[in-house]
Amino acid sequence: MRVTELANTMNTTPDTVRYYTRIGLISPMKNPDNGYKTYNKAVQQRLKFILSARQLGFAVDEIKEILSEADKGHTACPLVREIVEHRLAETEKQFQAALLLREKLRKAVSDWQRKPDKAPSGHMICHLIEGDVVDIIDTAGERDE
Amino acid sequence: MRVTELANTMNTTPDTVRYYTRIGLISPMKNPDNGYKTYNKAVQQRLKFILSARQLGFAVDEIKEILSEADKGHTACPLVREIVEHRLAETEKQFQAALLLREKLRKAVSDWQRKPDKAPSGHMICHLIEGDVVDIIDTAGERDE
DNA sequence: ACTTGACCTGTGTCTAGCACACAGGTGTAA
DNA sequence: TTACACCTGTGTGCTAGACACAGGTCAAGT
Repeated sequence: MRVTELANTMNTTPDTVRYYTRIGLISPMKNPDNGYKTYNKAVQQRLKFILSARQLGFAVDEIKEILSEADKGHTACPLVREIVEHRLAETEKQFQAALLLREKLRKAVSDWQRKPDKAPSGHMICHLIEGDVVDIIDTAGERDE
Repeated sequence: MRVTELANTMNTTPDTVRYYTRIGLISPMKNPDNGYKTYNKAVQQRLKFILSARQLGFAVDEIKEILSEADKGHTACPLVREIVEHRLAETEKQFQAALLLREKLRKAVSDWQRKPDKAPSGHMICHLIEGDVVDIIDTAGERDE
């Protein structure tokens, strides 16, 4: 099995497979005839794991750690549990950040609705932003630091 | 005013100021004595705009466009309105993605609560993920493509 | 055997938005 | 003058692949 075939089978891209190969997450053999990389069943299983973990938002480095642990014969489950908790916390942060930003943007849109456009005036580039973006930013829930 | 002082005044980091300088968003003069970059009031105003726009989630490239427009003497407001609408749509996507991922992770945590850890078994790296992550991923709302 | 042409390959480079490392310069006090 | 803290610009690193590209492969056609 070569990159493209593997990628199609696993519903990903050849570039992704090549990338994981490049950083050593999966290790195909080399066909001595043409130098092409050959992926076997075991590698396919490994790739499946990697893709599933990515779906859960795991970082590639985290996956690398998990695989390294498993390769030593240790159970990787505690590590996986730890990471998933951490991911959940991170995702919660992103979620809140997106929520806050959405508020800011909505407020900007509605505040600017009735304001005219102006040419840049030497000390102002766009009065929409410089006029009261501070208000928008400060009013929209704020959670800096 | 030199980088660090400007950065402190504007509540950002010297590295950020240097970065914006490097990519040409702001253009300080060069002190011929020591080669240090010198930032004046106009640059400071410009940086303020940039930072405000970044707060609203504008990409640096978008900001570059806006500034380029303003530098030509044109009003940048229509462009700003357009970008803010686009940003809002993007943020909405991220918001939904974070929401979905949060669901997946929560489901994983609760499903795994009563499952034991296992050693890797040759064809399985971590049964928590390979066991039924597909279920988790497929059940959690799904919105691919 | 040869050629065409479609497809496939590995490698190198690019992306965003800074953060960090580093060698050397500056400036103030002693 | 020396010491030393702090500051400077430049170069590189980071994620997770996407994209470009020169060249290789392989089946069909001649």
